[in-house]
Amino acid sequence: MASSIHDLARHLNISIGTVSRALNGRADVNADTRQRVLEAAKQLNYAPNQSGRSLRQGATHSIAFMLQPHPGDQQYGEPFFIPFLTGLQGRLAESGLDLIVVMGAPGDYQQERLRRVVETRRADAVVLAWTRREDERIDYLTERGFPFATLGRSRSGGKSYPSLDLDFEKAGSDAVDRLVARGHRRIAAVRPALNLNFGYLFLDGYRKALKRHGIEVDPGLIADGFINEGGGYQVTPRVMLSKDRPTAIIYNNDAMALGGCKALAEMGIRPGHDIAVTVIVDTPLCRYFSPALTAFRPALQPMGRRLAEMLLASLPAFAGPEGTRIMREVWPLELIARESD
Amino acid sequence: MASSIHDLARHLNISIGTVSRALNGRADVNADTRQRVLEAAKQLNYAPNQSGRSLRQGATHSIAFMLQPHPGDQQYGEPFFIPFLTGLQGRLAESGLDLIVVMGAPGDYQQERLRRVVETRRADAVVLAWTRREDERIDYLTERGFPFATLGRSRSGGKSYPSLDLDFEKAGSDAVDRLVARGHRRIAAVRPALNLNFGYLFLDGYRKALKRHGIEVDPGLIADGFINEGGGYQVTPRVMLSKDRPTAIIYNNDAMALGGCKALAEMGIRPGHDIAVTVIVDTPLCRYFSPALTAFRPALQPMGRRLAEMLLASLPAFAGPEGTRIMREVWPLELIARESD
DNA sequence: CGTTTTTCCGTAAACGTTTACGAGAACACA
DNA sequence: TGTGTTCTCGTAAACGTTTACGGAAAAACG
Repeated sequence: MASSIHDLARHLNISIGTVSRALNGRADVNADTRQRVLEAAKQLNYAPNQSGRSLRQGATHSIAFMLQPHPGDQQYGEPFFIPFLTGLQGRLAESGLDLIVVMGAPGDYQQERLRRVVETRRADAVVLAWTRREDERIDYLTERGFPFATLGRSRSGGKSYPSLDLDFEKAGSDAVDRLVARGHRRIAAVRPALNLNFGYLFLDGYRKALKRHGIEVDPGLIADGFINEGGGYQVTPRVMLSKDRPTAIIYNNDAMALGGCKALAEMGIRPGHDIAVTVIVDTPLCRYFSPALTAFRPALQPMGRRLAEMLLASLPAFAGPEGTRIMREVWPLELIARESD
Repeated sequence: MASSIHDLARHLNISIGTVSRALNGRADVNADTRQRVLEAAKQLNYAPNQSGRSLRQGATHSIAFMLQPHPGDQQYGEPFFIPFLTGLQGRLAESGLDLIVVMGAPGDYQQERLRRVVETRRADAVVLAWTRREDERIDYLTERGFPFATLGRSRSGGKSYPSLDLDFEKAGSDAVDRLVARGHRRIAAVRPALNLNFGYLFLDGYRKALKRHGIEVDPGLIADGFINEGGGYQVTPRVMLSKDRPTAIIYNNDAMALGGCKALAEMGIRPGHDIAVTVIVDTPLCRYFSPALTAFRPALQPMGRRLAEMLLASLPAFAGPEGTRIMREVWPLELIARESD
């Protein structure tokens, strides 16, 4: 059905080798011949079969991003990633690479799907997100020597891969600084219960800042919950019922903050009036919520671009100068002051 | 590096043909041999090279979904699609197919990327969304005989492909009915300016319902704008400054509604008090906005599952009974009454 | 025991590319 | 004219699978 390089060769009365060389811009082909080949290719709208290409070259020319909805709130999903993916894909396309997003079922852990992608060689490299503190996937990939990059840090795998993360520690610290400056001293922290790495970073920043201000860290004001609305809803009363009620809460996730605000509302506590609410990692929901939530915003699209660059630099086929191989960057979050604190 | 079927064969001292047959569950292989092969495969963690497989079989075992962020609001993206994709991927996985999401740059039209996917045979079929009234992509695919299914209807391509759509006409009509029942007679409609098909369906329903209620359709109350916040913001004053000001607005898109509400706020008009606002196609943003927006909600995840089934039925390799080949379904939208009307 | 059937497996071709190798022709140079 | 160089192209192997075909051995049957 679809035209192959043989059709093209037959049509032009030359060998498939020459056709291939002409198409791939190799030097040892006559200018006229190349011209004729290019025209014929356009005319028969020939495009090289990707499977054949990959098989021969041992490279798929595509990068996989593993995407997986959180369990729980089905309606919500991951608006967070779209701008990131846009940046990622933009940069990859410039180097002739396709981005394929591999969807997983919500909830089931990515390990199996990742193995499939890697072992069936569906992609030349993968990009991981939601890195955990100890991350099985990272161990697997490093052990297997498969190229990858991560959005987020991890303790796993040493420093052998490019990674780009947000400065959750500084955000946690800044959030506390701001609240203290506004007179708060009882400040709660709510973070996801999975051992997602950013939860730890956030809490570190939170703790250090409190200490810096001479405020004792009260374990009763720290809570972990499911990383979705339900989690925030469930866990918020726990910190609010602490014997000395907090006057501020920092949520380490937008969905948890929204669920938390629902719980607060049911307790008759109004964010922005009776309590200060700050959320780390802004999403459009924070902006539109009422009251609009003060939040820390990442530059997702540039981050996507940058991580693509870092990944490319780590791939032999695209590698730049030796020194630029492995990179790790931590990007700031920008405070967007709104109404909730 | 990665183990091939040859390694496996050598390791077991049998031929690669037998290994392949054992792995693929063919009948003509001894039970013991199969067992040994399976074990060895697990042990050497062998997985068939996807490129080799595809090349030989002429099938990639993967379905592509073309995803493309809208231009404009970078922070927003497409939370709409995630639940849909979850359903789609779930059903496809059950038939051993992978879902790959092919990202495009925001703004640039999908046609080129689609050609790439099709002509390089990266997928066995594609799923299209954001169908337009006349859709170049659909023409291309039908002409080329490439299997596909669409989320949304179109005038293009006849009835030769499976499609699943939401009943925007009924939603538009229901929205009007509800507003009329609540005493409104000056009802505006705002929809996207691109010739996205659902915009037409919505407007049809809107017009018919008005006529049914004996209300004249006022062109001054109908406006098209960019399908993002900016579009809603820009276009809302136009209908509000109509000589006989509307008392209700129906937005055909959530982002446009949010932008519209911003414009209304700047004019000192409060949704839910001074004007009724309804939006067609609910998203989480509608729920969290203040006032919470009355909206029509789709069952995205089941729709994803269903469209996968319809697509599978249209693929020769998976086809069920002859009669079930081509299907077209229109699903209802559920009214979620909130505070804005 | 001879014949037929069944079971199981090896051989080799094919899918569509890319690329190392070599060879003929044209050219340059002395 | 002889020799070396440069251009250009064809040949064929290789990538990792699947599968049609045939054949040897085993089983079934008379």
